[in-house]
Amino acid sequence: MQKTKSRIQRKNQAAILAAGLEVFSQYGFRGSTLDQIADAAGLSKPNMLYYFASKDAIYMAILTRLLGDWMKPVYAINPAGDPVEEILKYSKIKLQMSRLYPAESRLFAIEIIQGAPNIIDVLSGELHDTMQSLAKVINGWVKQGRIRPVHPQHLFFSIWSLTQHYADFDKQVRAVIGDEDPFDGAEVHLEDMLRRLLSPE
Amino acid sequence: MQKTKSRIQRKNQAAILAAGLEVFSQYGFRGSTLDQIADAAGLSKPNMLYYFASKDAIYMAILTRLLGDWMKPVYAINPAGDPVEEILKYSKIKLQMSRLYPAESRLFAIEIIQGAPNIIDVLSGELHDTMQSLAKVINGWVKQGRIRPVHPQHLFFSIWSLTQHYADFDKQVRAVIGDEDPFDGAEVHLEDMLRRLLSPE
DNA sequence: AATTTTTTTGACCAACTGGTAAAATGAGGC
DNA sequence: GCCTCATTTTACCAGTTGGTCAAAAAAATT
Repeated sequence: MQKTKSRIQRKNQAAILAAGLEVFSQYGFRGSTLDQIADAAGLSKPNMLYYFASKDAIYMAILTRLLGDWMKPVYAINPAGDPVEEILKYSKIKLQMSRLYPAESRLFAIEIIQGAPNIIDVLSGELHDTMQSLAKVINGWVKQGRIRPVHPQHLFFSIWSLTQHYADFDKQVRAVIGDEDPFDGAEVHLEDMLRRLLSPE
Repeated sequence: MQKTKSRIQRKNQAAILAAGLEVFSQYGFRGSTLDQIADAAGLSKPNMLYYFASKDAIYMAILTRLLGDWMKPVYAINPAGDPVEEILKYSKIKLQMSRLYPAESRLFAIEIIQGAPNIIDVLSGELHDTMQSLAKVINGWVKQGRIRPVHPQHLFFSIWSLTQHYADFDKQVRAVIGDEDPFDGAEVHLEDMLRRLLSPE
């Protein structure tokens, strides 16, 4: 039971997690093989299994880190801030995450599409509760007349789905719009849509 | 080379396609096995391969049918109709498809997330062209002042992403909102959002 | 330099994978 | 009832899969 990891340990574990993210996000858990991940990590398969006990262990390590990153921006929403600007700030962070970390977004998507077998407790526990209290904040803003009446949860579904769409459906998005970078237009459209939806009068 | 399929053929092929849809939409192509599909179809594996030459053949048959169903509503948009109502009509059809055929939506999503290896030509061919001419229609409506200025492609990304979200991320959606049916709230929210986004003044 | 500990390798395995071949069974037309 | 053709089953196979084990090679410690 050592707590101080050696340089080699840190380097190899990081390589494995990065490789696993790439592979799992492309083929899902069952469609990915340890050989693929080991190759991508530049290690032999037994060597990789020296750092993680099993395929499951690699997957769960990646997924756990992912979930934390995904939840963090939600907590950064400030109930005391300006409603429209807070929601816009959050949305733009999400869009940036899609732009910078598309593999993370895709892995998350595949996990949920396939029934979220490994994270269903987090979803109906921590996420549910967090969204519950966030809904109260939103409803408070509505009552104060600071934003138009919206269903808080469905509002966030709009934000999540659209921002993640640019990462998850990247291939389709680029096929449809051609050469130009999707994210510039995406940000303009996202802001326009949310301002129209939320701004009072 | 027979063109008239027997009753048994029709029944078994339909069973295989239905079973394949369920399995592929849950595990993706590489994560699904012929045994799983055969089990779900109520056939033995060799028996199944008597109707479809290979795993690929089953997958492609399903995917092809899917693509057709997915594209059809786009063609039903009437350039001579009322702009907001036409777009709303289309959006509601898409939402209904998510509600009634979630497995189809999920399979489509997995295929694209994993790089759309089998349908990339359709996306950058037929879909691209269709969206190109649809964009002209939308831009025409904008110029006539019948809807607010919007980026046509990003408008449709919003519609696609949100409607499919309710099928693909069903587990997350239900975890967040609890017991109530998501689709009722979804339709209200979708209509509200699009009307705000599109309605002039 | 010797020793201990960590890291890496190569050889291996049982279970599962997509797919095949041939024989057995079934159904419909005569 | 017989024949033909469509359908189904049984037995099988070669390649891949997640994972193990003991030995070898590197590092770190003394």
